[in-house]
Order: sequence, then structure tokens, then C-alpha cells
Amino acid sequence: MTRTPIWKAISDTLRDDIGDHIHRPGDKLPTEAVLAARFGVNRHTVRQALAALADEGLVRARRGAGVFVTATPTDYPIGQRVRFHQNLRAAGRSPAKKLLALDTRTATKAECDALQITDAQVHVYEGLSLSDGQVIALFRSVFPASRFPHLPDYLRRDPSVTAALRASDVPDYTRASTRITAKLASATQALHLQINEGAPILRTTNINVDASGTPVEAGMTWFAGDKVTLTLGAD
Amino acid sequence: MTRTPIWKAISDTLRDDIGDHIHRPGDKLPTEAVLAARFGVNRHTVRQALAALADEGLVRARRGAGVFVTATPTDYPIGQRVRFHQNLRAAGRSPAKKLLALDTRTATKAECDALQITDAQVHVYEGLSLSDGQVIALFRSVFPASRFPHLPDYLRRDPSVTAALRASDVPDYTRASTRITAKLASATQALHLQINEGAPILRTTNINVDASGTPVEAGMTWFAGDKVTLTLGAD
DNA sequence: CTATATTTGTCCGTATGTATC
DNA sequence: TGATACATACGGACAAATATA
Repeated sequence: MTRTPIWKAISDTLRDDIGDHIHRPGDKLPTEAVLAARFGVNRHTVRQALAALADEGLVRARRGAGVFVTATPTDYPIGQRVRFHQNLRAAGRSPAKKLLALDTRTATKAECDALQITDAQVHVYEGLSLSDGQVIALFRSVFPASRFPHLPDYLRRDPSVTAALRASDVPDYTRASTRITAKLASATQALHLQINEGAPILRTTNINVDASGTPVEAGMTWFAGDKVTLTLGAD
Repeated sequence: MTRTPIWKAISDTLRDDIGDHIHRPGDKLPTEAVLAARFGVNRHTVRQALAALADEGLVRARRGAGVFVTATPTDYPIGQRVRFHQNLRAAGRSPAKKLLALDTRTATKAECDALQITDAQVHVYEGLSLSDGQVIALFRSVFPASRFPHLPDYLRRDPSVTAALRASDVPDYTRASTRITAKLASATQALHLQINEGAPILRTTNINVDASGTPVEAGMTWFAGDKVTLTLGAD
């Protein structure tokens, strides 16, 4: 077991500070000399930490001016109505989705339980969620195939779940339950989310129901822990 | 970079299955031989995975009978009213708190923002949250000292925040906001939470307000990712 | 209650890759 | 470079506890 290098500890601290909005986007970080004094290390050690943050796209250094915060973890509100595109646009982000896979197969026992169906086919929709062009989440949604026979066609035309469900005669849906756990990124997840294997992941398991309370979607989303903050209530 | 051992991958899979309620408390897991066949490994490798789960207290093996699920990650509901003791008792758990530190100091800038106060003293309450005797979370709460001068005395007598606030003329409080991120456990956190360094952590940052909407508490809680599932809405 | 099969616990060993000195 | 220790993974054999016919 090799202990964490000092520069990494410093970059972690600064990343947390940015995530906690102690340094907001546009803010100028303290100068390298000040940071070096605060952490009691050489300026080069601080530079290595800042270089790591710059590499992640969190900060940008301008010669002669200072180091500025460029990005902050995306706030992702979760509540009664969770809509990916609306949520991100409301937060001033530009949302996008990338389709990874879309097929139909027999549901597992857990999926049957979640969707309250008995031994049936489900559509499986896997993809990536992007915020400002950066991958923030990997998701997998399953839908009862018998009720939504043409859903895959709709999703292929428009990746929005909201739109596809509306086209399937579900004008509105609400979130019945959300379960949140923390995990470590597996190799494949890390690849998709463009993070390191073993990086922290926020995993949410959710069920969306239609107006009558019948489940229409069971989803699982893996958020890159460093890139997203789930929020509840007003900020 | 050393890849993850097979036994760990297996224990992770089983832990997820237990967390997803595929195997419920009291259930008997498939026999070691069956699991070995399913994962295509030697029985000893499965045994090592099961030993890890037994060490975490998730399963218990009975010679001649099988391996049984003893616990499931604690469901921790978060919503408008978050009460540690009430939440856990409602979930059939036995809650407890352990006081780590209780002192009064000058508030940081972030704490002033959260509590909507200007340059004042705050009480800092740090401790551990236990469920069925197992540590599930590490927390730090800050309270405005000017408004609650005797709060530390109340907390020393009874670790319940709800009780201490009630004694301080705050009969009720609600959660104004919750922010959730995933982190990796630092060495000190790992020590307190009795997990490994680098294990996944759910960190929530929250603000509780009184009936008039004035912040009374700003808290940060670090949940052991493997031991807790945050839940929203009915399950 | 008695056999018998099942299942976990413990011991022996072999081989391989990795980290450390 | 070599020597050593450690973790991982596999294979087999048998003992001990349990379930069941």
C-alpha cells in the first residue's frame, strides 16, 4: 500500500472546495505562492496539484493573471419530477444523450418486481448523459415491452425518455422512488464515464410511474461522483 | 495498476445483490459449489468472497446448513423531515450515536453562508451514527452559537439533535436542502467508519431550518457506501 | 431414532505474479 | 540481480454440523 502523494491530497482538497462552491466558476484561486504557504509545501507541489485539476477541466491557468475556476460539478436535482434535459437546462448546462444500446429481452426477476409485471419482455435502453459535452452519467432503463411496443423506434429517433413515453400515450410520469448508494467504478464504467477505475460513483435506482401509479420505467444511473452533485430541495 | 481480484469481484456482486434485495435477510445464498460453478471459479475463491461478506456482517455461515443473509444495507430515508432516531426505528433498526467532539469556534466563510450569519461563533458537533451497533455514518453539524448558547450542554446529556433543539425552543425543524456526492474514504474517515481507505462514501451536505425558515443547523454526513442506501419516496 | 446426503470448515498441497529488500 | 515474503487462485481430502428421508 503506497500512501497518497502530497500533490494529490492538495488537488483533492481544492476539488472538494470547488465542489462545495467555496470557489465558484469564474473565481480566481489563491496564487500558487499563497497555496504553497498554506499547505506548507513547495510551489512546484502546488503546481502539480493545479495541473491535475486543469487536466480535469476544473480550472484554467492564465499566465500573469492567475488560476481560474472554469467548471463546477453539475447540480442534478432529484425529486418528484426528474427530467434530464429540463434539469440541466435549468442549471444553465447544455444536455445531450448518447445511445449505447437498445434491445429487447426477457426481464430478470428484479426487473419484474420493479415494474410489477410477471415474466415478460422488456426494452433495455442504455446510454450516456452529457453535460456541456462532458460525460456525467451512464444509465440503463427498462420498460415493459408489452405496453410500449414501439418505444425503441421512438427512442432511436429522439433519445429523450420523456418524448418517447409521450409518444406512447404517457403524457406525464413521476418518480415513485429513488435509492442512492455509493460505489467504486468498475473498469467498463470507468471507460464510459472517462474516469479512473475505482473512482467514486453515485448509483441511483429509480422507478417512474404514470398518472395512475403504474410503473412505466425502472432505471439505474451511475453518476461520476466528481462531476455531479445530486440536490434535493432548494439550493 | 493491479486489477481487482476475482474473489473481490464476486463479493461485490453478491453485496450488490443483497443491496438490491435479490437476496433478502434470512434467505439462504446458493451453496458454495453452486456459486463456484456459476462464477466459474474454485470453491475456495467463492469462500474468500463469502468470508469478506461475513466479515462485514452481511451474511452468516452455518456449517451443514448454508450461508444466510443477516443484514441488508440500512435504508435511510431523506426528505422534508430527516430524523436519525425516528428513521432508523421505523426501519426496524436500533439507532445509537457516539459523541466524538463538541466545541465552539469561529465559523468559516462557508458555514456563515450556510447558516446565514455573519462572522460569529458556531458550536461544532461531531460524532458517529450507529445502526444495530454498526457504524454507518460520521457526521459534523454546526449550529449558530449566539442563538443556542446552551446547546452543547443539552447535546452532552442527550446526543439527539432533535431533543437539543427542542430544549433550545425549536420545537420543529425541516430540511431545506440536501446535496449528495460520492467520495472515497480518507484514512481518518475509514478508521471511524470501520471500512477500508478508498472505500466508497456517500457525503450529504444539508441545511435544516426552523418553522420561520431560518437555518438552525448546517450538517455534513459521511455514510459508508456499502452500509447505507439513501431512499427518496416510498419503497 | 437412524442412516444418508448435503453443506460448510479445515487441512494438506501446487503454482503464479507482485512487491520488497 | 537474486532472495524472500505475500496475496491470489486452484485442486483435493476429510471432519463436523445440519437437513432430510
